[in-house]
Amino acid sequence: MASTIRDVARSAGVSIATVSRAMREPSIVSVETLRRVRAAADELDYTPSQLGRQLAERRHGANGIVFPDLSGPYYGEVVVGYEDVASELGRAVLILATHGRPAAREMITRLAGRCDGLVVLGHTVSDEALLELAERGVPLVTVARPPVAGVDSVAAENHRTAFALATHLADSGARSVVFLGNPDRSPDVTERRAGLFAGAREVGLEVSELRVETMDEQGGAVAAEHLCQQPALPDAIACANDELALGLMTALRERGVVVPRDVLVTGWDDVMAARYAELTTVRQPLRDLGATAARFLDDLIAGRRAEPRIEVLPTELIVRSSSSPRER
Amino acid sequence: MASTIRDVARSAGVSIATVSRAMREPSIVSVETLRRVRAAADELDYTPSQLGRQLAERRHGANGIVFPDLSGPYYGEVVVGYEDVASELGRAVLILATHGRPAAREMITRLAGRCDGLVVLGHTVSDEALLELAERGVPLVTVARPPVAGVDSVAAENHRTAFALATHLADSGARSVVFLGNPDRSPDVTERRAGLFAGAREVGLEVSELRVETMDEQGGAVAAEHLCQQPALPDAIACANDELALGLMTALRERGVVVPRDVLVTGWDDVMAARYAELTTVRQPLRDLGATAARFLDDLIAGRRAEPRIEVLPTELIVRSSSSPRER
DNA sequence: CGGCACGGTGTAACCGGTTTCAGTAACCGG
DNA sequence: CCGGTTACTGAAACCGGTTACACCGTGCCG
Repeated sequence: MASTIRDVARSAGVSIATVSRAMREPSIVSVETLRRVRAAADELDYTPSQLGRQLAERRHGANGIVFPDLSGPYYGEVVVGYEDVASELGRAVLILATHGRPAAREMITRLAGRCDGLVVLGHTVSDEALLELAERGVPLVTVARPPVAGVDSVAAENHRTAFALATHLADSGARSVVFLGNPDRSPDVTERRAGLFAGAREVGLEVSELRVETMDEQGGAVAAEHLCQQPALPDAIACANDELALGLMTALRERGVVVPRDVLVTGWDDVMAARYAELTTVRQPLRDLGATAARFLDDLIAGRRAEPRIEVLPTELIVRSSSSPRER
Repeated sequence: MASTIRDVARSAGVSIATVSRAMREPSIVSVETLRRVRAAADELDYTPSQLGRQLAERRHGANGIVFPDLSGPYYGEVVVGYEDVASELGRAVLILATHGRPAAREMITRLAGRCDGLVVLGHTVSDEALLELAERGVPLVTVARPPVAGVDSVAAENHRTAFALATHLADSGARSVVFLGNPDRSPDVTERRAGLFAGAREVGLEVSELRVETMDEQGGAVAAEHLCQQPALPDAIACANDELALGLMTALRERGVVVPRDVLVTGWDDVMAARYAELTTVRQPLRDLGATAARFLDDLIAGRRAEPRIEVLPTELIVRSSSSPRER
């Protein structure tokens, strides 16, 4: 059994208050007392119990972060950016992956009981659940989901870059484009879709939509099959994320469709595989998203902020050969 | 301010002991009392403080996991496999990324004070530090690092599959192979190297080694430059991980070297990009590593195990065109 | 020389739960 | 009608820290 503050106090011949003071603010005890307490603490190799401390201070010294998954390359980067800043600020980081489970709400509530505040990423839990937490006074920051009233939010730019993407496709010779994705799966997707549609309309690009069940490589393959059964392919396919685009391109190739000759393809996220597949895509400042969220949360916890903040970080169109200009 | 057990007790006209019992074991209080306590708890919307509970029960109900980073595709998967099982078991998960920081040791010690046990991945902290924790009675499981005396360990098979990889390369017509990696960076790499060397010797493959500073795409590019300056390329290059191999292949291509015609290349990990680059590699059961570690740790914490266990999960050679047989 | 400020310390009341132990009332069999 | 279970409940001790407050001695000032 580890030794407690009372053991140290007894052994040093002082009161527990003095031990506590010696541990947390050495300058306010006399040098002689400090020496004795230090010696006793070393002797018993005493480490203050985090639990005792947390209870007395009424704070956990920990932040939570909630995300749907960690499989893709996406959330891992955000989490690492977050962890980096949080641990810099001396706080522990609790994680929770919801995996689209319906029990997510209770899991998050439980998590909230273990930390001083939390960051919620993407498609994990309802706005309603977040509002309830906010109402209970839990400091909250959302990342990559549309702002919830009164809650701090950090996101990557979607609309404008999707708009630019439409322009780029038109410049590359496309006359028609299909947006591939599932807007129900994530609010980001909804924004990308809206941006693309707006841009397409602006430059006179014919635009339509194809919904997929899953936003992974499998979904891309299914879409490829569907598109190949149509009388004609569109000029371009703008996918809601890279995994879709990669699965789509692989399946198209197997059917003899050559990208970009027969159809232009774009993704979103700039995952590592996109470089190797020469996929045009959009890069997001993933670590920055996490880091910014961590700083926002810290401000909230410390009570340094009243007005809710909304931050949108810029994204960047990365043009590769999957969308290079078509010959007429 | 949230309400406490005493508020509920007062409002329900019972003692705090009864409230506690009603919350955790409803069957042992009378139906009438239960009803009153429930009503009061609802009314005040009372949630038992995790901190109070933890202090009284002398357990955190949380596990820690320590890893070097989360950037690559590697650790993210392990962490997610771990989180999945741990949260299934009703425990919270604390993460800590060391990023090769020298302060890692203190960070881990602090982390250990906030949880009931921890899992340590790969190249994060010295064996000595782990032994000290183990001695202090912290339940410990290591993943992907060589077993430390008395500590549970889970790892993926390296030696045998690396041996098989050497055989495969010889079968594909290679007469010489270079192992590319940095054995100091990770114990896994050391084992892969040893397995490859053993296999190469067995099948009469000439084998040598090229060390790189960093085990990422950049490192692969540097290696490509170095190799191209030699009088002749080896027949095959076995890289310690996929990122190295991918960087290497890209840089080789830029120099007009064609894979697999001019040289065979293999990686290790089977990251997503490896599929798109048609890279021969070795797949590891990443989620299983995490999940197994979580179960081991749970057994340790529950005191169900005395003898330290060492588990080695099988890996699988994935042959793609980057190592397909050369024509003579 | 009296009073005051101040550095240093101890006592005890918290923080919010769990759990032991003892006590009471209802119920049972003899 | 009595002794012994049985079912429930409450008082109080505990988990391991922090901190408000009181206290004491010393040095300084008027």
